[in-house]
Amino acid sequence: MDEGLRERKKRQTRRRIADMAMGLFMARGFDQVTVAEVARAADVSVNTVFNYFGTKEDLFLDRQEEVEDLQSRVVRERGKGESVVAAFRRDFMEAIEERDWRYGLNEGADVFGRLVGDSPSLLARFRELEHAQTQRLARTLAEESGAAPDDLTPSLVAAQILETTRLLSRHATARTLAGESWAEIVPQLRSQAEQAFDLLEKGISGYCVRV
Amino acid sequence: MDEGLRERKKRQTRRRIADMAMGLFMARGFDQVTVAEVARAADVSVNTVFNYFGTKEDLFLDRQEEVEDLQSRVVRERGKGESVVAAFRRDFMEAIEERDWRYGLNEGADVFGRLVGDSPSLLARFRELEHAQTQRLARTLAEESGAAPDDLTPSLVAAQILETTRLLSRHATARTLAGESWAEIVPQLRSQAEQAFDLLEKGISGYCVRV
DNA sequence: CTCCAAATTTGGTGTGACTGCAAGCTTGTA
DNA sequence: TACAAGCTTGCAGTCACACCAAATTTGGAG
Repeated sequence: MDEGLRERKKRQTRRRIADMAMGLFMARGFDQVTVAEVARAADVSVNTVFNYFGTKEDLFLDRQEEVEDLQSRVVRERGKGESVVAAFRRDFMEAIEERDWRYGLNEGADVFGRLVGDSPSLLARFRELEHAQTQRLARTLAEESGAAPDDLTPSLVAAQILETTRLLSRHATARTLAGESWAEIVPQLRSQAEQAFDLLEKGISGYCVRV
Repeated sequence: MDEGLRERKKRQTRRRIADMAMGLFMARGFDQVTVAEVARAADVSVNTVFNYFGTKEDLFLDRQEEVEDLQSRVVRERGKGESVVAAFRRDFMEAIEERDWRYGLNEGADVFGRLVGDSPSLLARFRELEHAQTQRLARTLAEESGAAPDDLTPSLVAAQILETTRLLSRHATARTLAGESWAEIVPQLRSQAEQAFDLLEKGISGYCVRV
C-alpha cells in the first residue's frame, strides 16, 4: 500500500546512482569524475541525477546526515547523574573499541577522509555538515537544559564537545593513512582521548547534570 | 628601486578590482553579481580579475587573512603569569569596548555577516578561513608550549578559544542585524563573554602559563 | 482493459565560474 | 633603441547546475 512499484523504483534508482558515483569517486577522486560520467554509469540522464541529489557533493556525503540524530541520542539517553560531557566521553571511548563509524573511526574512514581532503568543494560541504551537526546538538542541549533563548552555553558546549571528538578522530585516521596499524594507534588514541576529555570536563563537567 | 611603475600599477589595479567588487556586492549581494560585471566595472578583462584573485570569493574576503597574525600576536605578547585564555579574555573584553574589527564587532560587521550568510559559496570560503586561523593559532600554541608533535592539546585549546569568540561575535552582530542598538547589546555581551570565558578557564586556565 | 492524471525522466538550452593558450601590449634593461 | 620579461586580453572549452517543454511511466477510476 505504501510501497508501490513507483517508490521501489525510486529507491533503486537512487541507490544505483549513489553506488556508481561512490565507485567512481573511490577509483579516481571526486574532482576527476564528472556528473555526466556518473549519470552514464548509472544509465540515467544528468537531469535525473540532480533530481535525486541537489549537488554533486551530496552524491558523496549522502549517509553522513544521520549522524546528527545519533549524537543527540547520546545526550538524551545518558544515565542518571551523568553529565553531557561524561556521556560523550563514555560513548567515544566505547566507539574507539568498536571502531564506530559515527565518529569516523571505522575501517576505510581514512580513504574517505583522504578523498574529502583532496577536494576543496567536498571539504567545504563536509564542514557545512559538521556545522549543522553542531547546531543540532546545541538545540538538543538547549532543550534538555531549558536554557534561555540567548544563553550561549548550549552552543558553546556543543561546539567544544564535537570539536574535541573531531580532532581525535581526524588525528587517528591521519595516522592510519600514514601507514600505522590500527592496533598500534588505539592505545595512544585512548590516552589522548582521556586527556582531551579531562580538558573538557574540568570546565563543563557540572553542566546539565541529569537529576 | 623596489617600487617601479610596474609594481605600483599592479597594486592600483588590484585595489580597483577589489573596491569595485565590494561596492557591487554590498549593493546587490554576492551571488547577484557576476565576475564579468566586476571586470567591466574595474575596466579590465575577466582574465585579469582571475589573475589577481584565485576565486570570486577571494574578491570579498581579501583582507580577512591578516586576522591570523593578530591572533597569534595576542598569544605571544601576553604578560608574565598570564595564561593563553586569560590573554584572549582580556583582549576580547577590550575589543568589545572598542568595537574591534578583528573579532567582527565593528560597525558594519553585521552587513558583512549578512552578505556572507546569504551566499553558500561565500560562507564555505569563510569557514575555510576560520579553519586556517584555528590551525595557525594551534601552531603558535604548539611552539609556545613546546608540545610534542602528536600532542593534541594545542589544537584543542585553539579550537575552543576561537570557537568561543566567534560565537560571541556572531551573536552580537546577529542582534544588531535584528535592529538592536549597539548600546543596549554591549552590557549583555560583556556578561555573556565573562560567562563564556569562565566556562573555558575552569578547564584550561592552567595551560601554557608564561613563567 | 482503457483512459486519464500525476509523477518521473529526458533532451535541449543557457548561465556563470574557471582554465589554457596564443597573440598583443607594457615595462625594465642592456 | 632593441630585446626580454611580464601583464593583459580574446577565444575556445569544461563543468556544475537551472529552467522548460516534450516524452515516458505509473497509479487508479471506470
